[in-house]
Amino acid sequence: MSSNNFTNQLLDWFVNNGRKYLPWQLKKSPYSVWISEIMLQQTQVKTVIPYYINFMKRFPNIESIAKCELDELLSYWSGLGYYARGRNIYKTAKILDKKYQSIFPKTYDEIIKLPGIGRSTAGAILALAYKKKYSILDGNVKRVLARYYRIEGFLQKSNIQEKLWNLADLNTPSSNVDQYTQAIMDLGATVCTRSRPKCFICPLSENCLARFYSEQDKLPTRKPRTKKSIREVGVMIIVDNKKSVLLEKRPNNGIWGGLYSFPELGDGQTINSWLDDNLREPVEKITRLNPIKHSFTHFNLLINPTKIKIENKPKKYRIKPRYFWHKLPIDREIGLAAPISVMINEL
DNA sequence: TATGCGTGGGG
DNA sequence: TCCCCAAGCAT
Repeated sequence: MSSNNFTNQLLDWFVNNGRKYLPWQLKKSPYSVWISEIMLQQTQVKTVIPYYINFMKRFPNIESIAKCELDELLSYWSGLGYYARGRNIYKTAKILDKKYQSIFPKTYDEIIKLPGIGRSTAGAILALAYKKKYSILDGNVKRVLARYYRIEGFLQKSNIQEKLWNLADLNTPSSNVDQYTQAIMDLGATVCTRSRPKCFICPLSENCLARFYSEQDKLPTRKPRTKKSIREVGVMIIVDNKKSVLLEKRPNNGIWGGLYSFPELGDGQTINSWLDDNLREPVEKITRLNPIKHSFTHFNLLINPTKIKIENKPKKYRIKPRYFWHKLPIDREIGLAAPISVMINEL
């Protein structure tokens, strides 16, 4: 038998139940697989679809990214989150343009070196775009394997990871690897879901150990999370009489890296001291706005905005280089974090 | 190797 | 309202 039961049952199931008409499956190329795989990291299909369509309209190929400004690329990523992915796409496009004549490389060793591409994404590109026998191990696959083989222990532990990679390799076939790869992701996304899995329609249920022991809800084992901390930050929404707003470009590392936000008050800094240090313009009106709650994976953020109206904005050389004036409304020019985008639209 | 990095939706 | 987390990677 060239491939096992698990693999054949999944391939059979895929014929009638797999997803074959997602936007990135229609005109499949290494480029479309690359972009979609990056967008899909830690992000659900439903969320990605509109971003993918808009992105591909503006950036149909590697060259179009290599020629654009990072700010514009990040504007197409605004709201999608994990912005390092967008910055890494930009870096990778530059590398591909320079070293590979804008042709996506075909070997694992070359692909794995590209920024933002790890083992699983490299495997997905090789399997889906080139039909080469490489495995993936994303959240869906981990869940399916952990249940089928009843793997206990936290997924993030290295010995569990190794075990799962070995099982992934074991089941990945050399023929129809593209269909198999899509099939196991589809099964995880639509049948072997985190809560209330649909075991009654699952093609693998017969030999699934989690089902046998009724442990679907316990597997994969979740790590207890520590309570989220709350951070608080004061921001200033400074607008002049011609509807320009002052924005701060955030450094590339850290939260919202490379995006634009409102100027923040430092620790212990007051609005007046900030204005003295940075603006030195007469202020027309100061209004305290309602605080905004924003929740991240690791902490909750409380944004305390203050709106400051001024008559005329100072000349560019008089403000620090990280500050920029932007005409309102802002439409697809720069990257904005989700809550900042909401606040700007309300101005 | 443990943690930082977003956001929106489900329960 | 709150907690969980969804097609991971980089450091």
